[in-house]
Amino acid sequence: MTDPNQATAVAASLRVAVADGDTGFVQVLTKRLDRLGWEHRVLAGAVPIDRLVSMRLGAYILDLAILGPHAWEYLERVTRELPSLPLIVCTGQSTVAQRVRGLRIGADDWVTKPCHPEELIARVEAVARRRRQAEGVAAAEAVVAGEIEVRPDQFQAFAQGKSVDLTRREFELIQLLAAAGGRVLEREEIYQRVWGYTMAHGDRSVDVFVRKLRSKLQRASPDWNYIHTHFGVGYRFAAERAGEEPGVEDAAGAIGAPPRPMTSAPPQPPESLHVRALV
Amino acid sequence: MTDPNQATAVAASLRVAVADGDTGFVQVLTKRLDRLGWEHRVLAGAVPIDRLVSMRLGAYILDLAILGPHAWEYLERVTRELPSLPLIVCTGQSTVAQRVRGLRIGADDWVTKPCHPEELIARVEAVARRRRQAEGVAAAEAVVAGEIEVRPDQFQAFAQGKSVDLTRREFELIQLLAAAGGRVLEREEIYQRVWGYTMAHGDRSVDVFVRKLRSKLQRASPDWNYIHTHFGVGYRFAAERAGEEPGVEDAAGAIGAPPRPMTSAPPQPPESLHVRALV
DNA sequence: TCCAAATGTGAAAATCCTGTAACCGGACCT
DNA sequence: AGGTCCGGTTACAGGATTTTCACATTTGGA
Repeated sequence: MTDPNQATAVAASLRVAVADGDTGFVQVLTKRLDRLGWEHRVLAGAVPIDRLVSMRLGAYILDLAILGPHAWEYLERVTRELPSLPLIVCTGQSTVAQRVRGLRIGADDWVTKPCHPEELIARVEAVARRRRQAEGVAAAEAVVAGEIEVRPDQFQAFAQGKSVDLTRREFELIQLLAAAGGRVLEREEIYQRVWGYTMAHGDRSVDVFVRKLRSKLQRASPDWNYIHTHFGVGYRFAAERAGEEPGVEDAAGAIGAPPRPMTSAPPQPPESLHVRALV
Repeated sequence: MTDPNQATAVAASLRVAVADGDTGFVQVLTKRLDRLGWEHRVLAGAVPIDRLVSMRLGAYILDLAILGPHAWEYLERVTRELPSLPLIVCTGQSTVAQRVRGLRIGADDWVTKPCHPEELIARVEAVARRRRQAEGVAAAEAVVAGEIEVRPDQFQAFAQGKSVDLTRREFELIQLLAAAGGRVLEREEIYQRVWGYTMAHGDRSVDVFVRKLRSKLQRASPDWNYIHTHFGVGYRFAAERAGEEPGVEDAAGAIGAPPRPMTSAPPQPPESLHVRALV
């Protein structure tokens, strides 16, 4: 759940799943989670990936011990298919080699019990914070391109003040594309960032939603083209007047995110991030 | 199958700074970092934020102990001003309360010594992985040679701002060649890295694509030659004015090149290959 | 100089990719 | 129960791209 307003809130609410056999620990932990107001769910064992997907988790706390012999395999599957899901492994004794292996495979943290639940929670928060930063940084600012304005605070796009009536997925898609600052995004990446898990081979969802988006954008802003196909690659968002040549925007990318010295979030222009139309 | 991607996305090189008083530990650690090919820098104590910024770090490993009495304050300043900088705190003994405090303040991980350097590195990687996911793979850099600019973010090459209209394979090919910095690449290697699997005996694909590329480059930039045949070996990419003798140039080491303030297309030193930071 | 191997060239054939529309099932509301 | 909205799946057709192939041309060495 992406709540752009939570950016500064101390402990934004998270939906977590806990798969751990240590009932005592789980009990203490869930009590704390309740107090924090986090939704949580205790799982008995390895849960199929698609079940995880449907839970729309904000974090997954996993004890390898309850997974039986296929623990590593399962761990790998989860991190491969849901790379954006914050995953904290929580075990009893473990060796350095095991921890390194787990982290390399893709776990975000590895906590060894006995462990204070508060620390576990703090670690979950730390990981979730990073992920939120991923999705959120640019997410809070509106992006304007051509006649279209994408407003994350409304979960909606507007053309000259009028809503384009995008559904949730459609909005997430245009939001991702628009925030990419003119970069070409591959289908895989789009799928992963909008749908949250890895795209199955042959899945056409992205194409279909691009079509829906295009059709709505067309209706709302007829003389502009916004979503450009890059054959064999993916899509790129850029406002272009219909029937005009794509003149090369300054390579630096007139569009989109300002250069980032890779360190802190750059001071954002107060109001809206302005995307220059190619003219 | 669909994605003959670069199998090279292993452990991307990171630039890290270590601020730790335990010289023994630091020594072991830096040795490992060297072996991994990570740039690193050992700091004697608290470094001012702006110095940190200018280092363009990929991660910061920090021992609170060497910070003296203002450790927490410093930690807080760092996480507040550089929220996107992966920060791993690394201390001797510590209490749960301290760890929770550190993590809440914004540290990404907290490692207690004694600790195996490999685990520390794995944790750094884990955090960096999350951050990278955030920024997308946008780190890709453009390569400029002669009149041609190869832009990974667009999956396309440009000649004086105009797209050369390369297909995906063509782009991957020129991208590989251009990034090779003037080295001659054998067909086998080219095929392997672009197509993703081993070249069957007698396969002419590489030749055919080189031809397509040449033809498009010719059309886009008539007075330059870019792809040179090395009989019996393979191909080499280098911008040469038509009718001019080669002359050996330095092969612009791309990686880790210091940040280059970027404006628009810089006047290219002809003949040489140089890498430009993509904004 | 001549030959065999290596490379360039052009075009047909085979594949792959995308736009499009129709369909299905679940969630939600009336 | 019926209707609507939405997300997701599938099938198909046209077009773009990749692969293959036959033949021309060049190269390096005998």
